Amino acid sequence: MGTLLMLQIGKVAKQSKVGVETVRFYEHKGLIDIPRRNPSGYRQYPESVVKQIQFIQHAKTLGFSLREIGELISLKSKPGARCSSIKKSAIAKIADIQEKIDSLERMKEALQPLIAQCKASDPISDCPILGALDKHSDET
Amino acid sequence: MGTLLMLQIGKVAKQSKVGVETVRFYEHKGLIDIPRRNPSGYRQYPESVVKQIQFIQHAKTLGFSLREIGELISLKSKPGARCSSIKKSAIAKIADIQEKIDSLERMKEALQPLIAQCKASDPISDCPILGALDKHSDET
DNA sequence: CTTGACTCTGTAGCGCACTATAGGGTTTAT
DNA sequence: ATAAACCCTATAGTGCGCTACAGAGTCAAG
Repeated sequence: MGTLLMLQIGKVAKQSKVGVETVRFYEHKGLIDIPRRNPSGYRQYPESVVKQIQFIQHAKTLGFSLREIGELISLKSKPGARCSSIKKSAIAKIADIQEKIDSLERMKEALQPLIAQCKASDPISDCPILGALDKHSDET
Repeated sequence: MGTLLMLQIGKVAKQSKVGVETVRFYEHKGLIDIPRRNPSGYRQYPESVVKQIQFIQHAKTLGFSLREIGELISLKSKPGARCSSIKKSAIAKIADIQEKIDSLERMKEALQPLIAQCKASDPISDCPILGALDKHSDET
């Protein structure tokens, strides 16, 4: 255990594939452990911080915000915690994602028939897309 | 034609269901006509501005950003323009929307099996959701 | 003549997730 | 000794679409 290998922020950034500012930013946001400093004030990271940053990146690809990732992390390290709290977040996140999908689908469905109606060579005054935008589009 | 009825910004805001600051904000962004001013500097709007604001709101519900709405408006008033330019924007917007939907679907698909695997009463150290976040999730 | 409701300008703040800049200090190689 | 490559802090800027001031002027009613 206890490797003494300490990384400077540049190496951490490179290994985690993020910028150095991002590492400092995550520290500021409380998403990674606060590192020790060497005598001249340089951050000295254990290798484990790379995994912490990758955790953040993975969670982001699943749609979690940094705020939510912070919550996941604190749940993670709460002693004796059960999965239920994490599961709850995940279920809420799915609902969240679904809501966004639904909203985007509605936009798509509204736009598609207008495109179908629109003949490219028509003068713009007859454009069904602009027409729909000008009128109340209370009907689907 | 030419009604002399002029509206102050408060009336315009109320009729358009937006805040007065939003009206000024849209003016600043070049999305509505710049109104005349009365001798004391108050904005005097023709009724048509309400339709302009509603155009903006409708375009927003279809997913267009204010920047894009600005483009639609300038296309709209370009003399002799054809529908093709508008149609092009609309098609690009659909592609845009579809991309967002796909990305959200991928998130959902990644999250769902993890939730299914997760037993709420398990200790958090065995949580498949956190496990997936810790590992490289290069597989689907 | 004062009160209240309206209007004006200009600037700053919000939340998000960084990104960049200014103005320094440190370490390593030559 | 000096230059390159790294590190530090603190602050400001990005884009989005507003929203909220501060501090002032205007207008109609009572």
